[in-house]
Amino acid sequence: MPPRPARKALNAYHHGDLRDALVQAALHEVELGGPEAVSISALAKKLGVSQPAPYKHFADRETLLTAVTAEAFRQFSAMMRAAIEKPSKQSKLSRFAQLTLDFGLRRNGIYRLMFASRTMACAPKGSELHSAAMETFELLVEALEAPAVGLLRERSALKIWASLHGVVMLAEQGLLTGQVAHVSREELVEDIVQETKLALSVAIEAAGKAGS
Amino acid sequence: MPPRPARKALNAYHHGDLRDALVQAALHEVELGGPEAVSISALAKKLGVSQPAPYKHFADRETLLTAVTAEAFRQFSAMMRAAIEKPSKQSKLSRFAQLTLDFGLRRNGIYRLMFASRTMACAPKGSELHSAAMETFELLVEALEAPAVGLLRERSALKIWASLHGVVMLAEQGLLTGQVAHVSREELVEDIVQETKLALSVAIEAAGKAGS
DNA sequence: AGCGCGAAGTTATATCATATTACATTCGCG
DNA sequence: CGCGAATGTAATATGATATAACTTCGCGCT
Repeated sequence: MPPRPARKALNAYHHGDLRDALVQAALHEVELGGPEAVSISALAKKLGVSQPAPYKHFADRETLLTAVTAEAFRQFSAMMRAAIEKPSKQSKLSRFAQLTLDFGLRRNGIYRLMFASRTMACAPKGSELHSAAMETFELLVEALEAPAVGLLRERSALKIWASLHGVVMLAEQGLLTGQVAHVSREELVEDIVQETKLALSVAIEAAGKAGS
Repeated sequence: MPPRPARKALNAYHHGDLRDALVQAALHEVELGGPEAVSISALAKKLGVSQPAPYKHFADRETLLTAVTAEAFRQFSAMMRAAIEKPSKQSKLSRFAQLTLDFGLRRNGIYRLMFASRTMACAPKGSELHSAAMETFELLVEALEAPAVGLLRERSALKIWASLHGVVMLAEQGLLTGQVAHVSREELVEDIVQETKLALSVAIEAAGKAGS
């Protein structure tokens, strides 16, 4: 999908690039209040167009959210890719995990749109959206820096992904608190990362022995 | 909160026990379509009362959902407690985890209401709802059957909880699939359980050595 | 026994969001 | 330059939440 030519505002009647403006404004709303916070009519009012104008660009609310989600994935992937490639003292995996945690908490509305929304849940398996999500998963697999190939590595990546996701979602729900003492989310994530790394190396060794 | 006396239907004018009927009907809707699927007016129609009647019992939609969530937690806790106490070949933890996974997928609407809804997110820390959630967490801690006390055990429980939650949520989003091959959710959960158990016993040993 | 208050309904209505239809304006291409 | 497609607008239908004002009925109190 090549980016549209971003026409300038032409006059009072035509907005100029309402479609893009809608996506950006919606993204902003999602950031503040999550996917539910997006209201077509509110966006129209904010952008100074009539209430039904957005429907010229998006068939319905859900279609708009789909576009917003795609944009969110672009931003997220770019950020993650940059973070992975930049050299650092930490392992790539640790950085990936911590950055995801940070993103998931700081920009929780966006995070939920990407990983816990009806929009994503309804995206069929070959869709642009689903592929975008799978690409970010591949980034995680890459960040694992594991010599193992195929199933073993993917399995570990899935475990980390699920755990990470769980930490973000539970934390946002205020449910990531025990009774005894405070456990920091960052520590928890780091713990999970290390545990999984260890388990993977053990599994690789075992597979090596069995294979030889 | 003692159970209401469950008055019988009295006549055509008064419903009899609209409050309870609303909670049950709403629970049913949540089961089918998640928290968003609950509509006050739809419930009223289904129960044969006027649209504003429910507002005599619940200030607003959110208050109704709160009551529904509380009921859901009661059912869930009872189920879990029974599952833990019943003797079995598997470890208590495994059973807890697998049963949670099963519940989370089969009755995903209810699961989301309990662990991933605005209703829960807004429940303040000392509220009935938050306490109910913490009680189920305590069941998990109990299921760990760990000799360790306090922080160490709780930490492990949190890790498992988060991971489990992540698996359920991702699976429901259709995002728990790698590219290489199919990894069953049950295996993934069992893996996480075993990993965390192992990590805990290692940590306990380390703590023991350091302490002596 | 019956009176009267409060709980639990009702109808009517305000507000707001999605979405569609029919109509108006303007861009840009031939 | 003129016509069609794209992009607006106004008007309206539908359906949800929520409130206000009124009605009905159970039940406790004298």
